[in-house]
Amino acid sequence: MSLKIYNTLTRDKSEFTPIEEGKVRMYVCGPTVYDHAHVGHAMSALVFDVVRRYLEYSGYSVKYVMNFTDIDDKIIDRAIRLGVEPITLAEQYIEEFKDNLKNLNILPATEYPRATEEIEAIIDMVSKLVAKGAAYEVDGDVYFRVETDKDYGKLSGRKLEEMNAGSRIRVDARKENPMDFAVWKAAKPGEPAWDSPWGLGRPGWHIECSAMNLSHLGEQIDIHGGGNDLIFPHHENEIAQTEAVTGKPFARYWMHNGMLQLKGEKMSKSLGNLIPINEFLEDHSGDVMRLIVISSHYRSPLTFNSDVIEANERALERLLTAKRPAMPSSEGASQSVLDELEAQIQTTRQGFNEAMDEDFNTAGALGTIFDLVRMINQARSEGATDEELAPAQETFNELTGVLGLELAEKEKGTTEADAFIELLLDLRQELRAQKNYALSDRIRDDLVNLGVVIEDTPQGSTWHWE
RNA sequence: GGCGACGUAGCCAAGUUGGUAAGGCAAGGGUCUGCAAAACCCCGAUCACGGGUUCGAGUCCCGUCGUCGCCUCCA
Repeated sequence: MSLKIYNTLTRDKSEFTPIEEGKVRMYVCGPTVYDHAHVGHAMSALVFDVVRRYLEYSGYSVKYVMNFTDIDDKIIDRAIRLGVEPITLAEQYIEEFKDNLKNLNILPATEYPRATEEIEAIIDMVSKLVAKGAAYEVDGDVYFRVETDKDYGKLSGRKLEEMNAGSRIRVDARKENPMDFAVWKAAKPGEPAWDSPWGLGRPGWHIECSAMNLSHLGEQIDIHGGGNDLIFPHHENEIAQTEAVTGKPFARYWMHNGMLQLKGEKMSKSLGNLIPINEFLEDHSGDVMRLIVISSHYRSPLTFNSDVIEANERALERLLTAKRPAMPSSEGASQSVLDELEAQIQTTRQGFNEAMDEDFNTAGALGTIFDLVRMINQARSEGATDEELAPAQETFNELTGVLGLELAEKEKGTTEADAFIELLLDLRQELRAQKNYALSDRIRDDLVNLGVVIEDTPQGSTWHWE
């Protein structure tokens, strides 16, 4: 078995082999922090969190870098409007985003570099580009000279000539070629600026990622990820810059997630259809968001609407049932049931790995986990004991863990309320025996309102937190 | 206009190198229950449309229609 990854650069799925055996260097483009992050950002972060988790599960040691663009036009504009320092504004959204990641159970990156903390590396890189003739300075701006890159357009599948024709770009007469892009921008009065060989200025957007990759991961990396809206021009330009400086192929695998779709359209600022992560998490758990994401393939557009949210809310409940203990006074399931359970464990493990190895087919992997859930529940209803359920439940916990699902049920035995709940259950049992259903139902209903769900079985009643 | 992706049951969605369609949600029937809830069992598609290649195609090729993304900041 071996992992295969779809590579945007080669447009095919191929076996994953890292540069250095057992190690993976991975870089994912983080957000530009000028506003609250929305669920589209969450999707991307979740997709690559699962990639990272599966790589680690497969035995790789992963160095995972996610950047923050904390200086750009939009941040400056907004800061001016709010009357605060751009850096302060950026800082605030960075903290909020990290908080979002935590609430989504996304593993922290190994490093979170920021553009403003990499100025030296950026200037160094721009200098090298200029020295090599791959970039040129005009009035304090520095532009990348796309015509020096014979391969320019290889990631997005465009050709320079085609881009020039029909171009909707405002042509800046100072540029040698309309497609030349800024790697360094001269500062306008009042803007944050750093001293450089070309005067006061700040980095262009694309160069930061190139520089951070270079300084944090090296000249060549294994996986570069991001949303597919970044393919052009951002990633195309990253490749051009980095390869112009190093003379070596940059990233081995370019991975791009599809866009989250809201009412058939991409969620984006310009459409004004944003749902901030904060807002989503007010009403739903992080697991629900994650389940929505892993229910379909990461490269496909993600259908996101209230029906989907509701369906996944229910699917999550179903997953949780697998963790429930045996029925009261279970005496053990038949050998044939136990054999089937054992067989399902193996089938699920194999199916899970095969699906994930096939370019992170999380939906397929999830399907086989649901098969295990059904078998666990079946065994339980056939009288399996906790000991008999344990191996299957451990497998369940392990695999859902690889997908990053928390499935945190409020544990019994952890609150002081437990004893009182048991007491009420005993009381209710007596009332039922006396056929005093009015009162016994009232206990049940009132407990439900407190978040305690009662389940009656032929062998007695059990309860769990909602 | 250029580049790319997609169109599978009511909804979401998987489908490796082509051999007769995972899973989830919803709906319906049943078991259990005093009732309920949960769980368990049963139940649904020939894969946008039209051609072609093949012994055989959702899965490859061509065309049509439709949806979406990128080409400008964007996960």
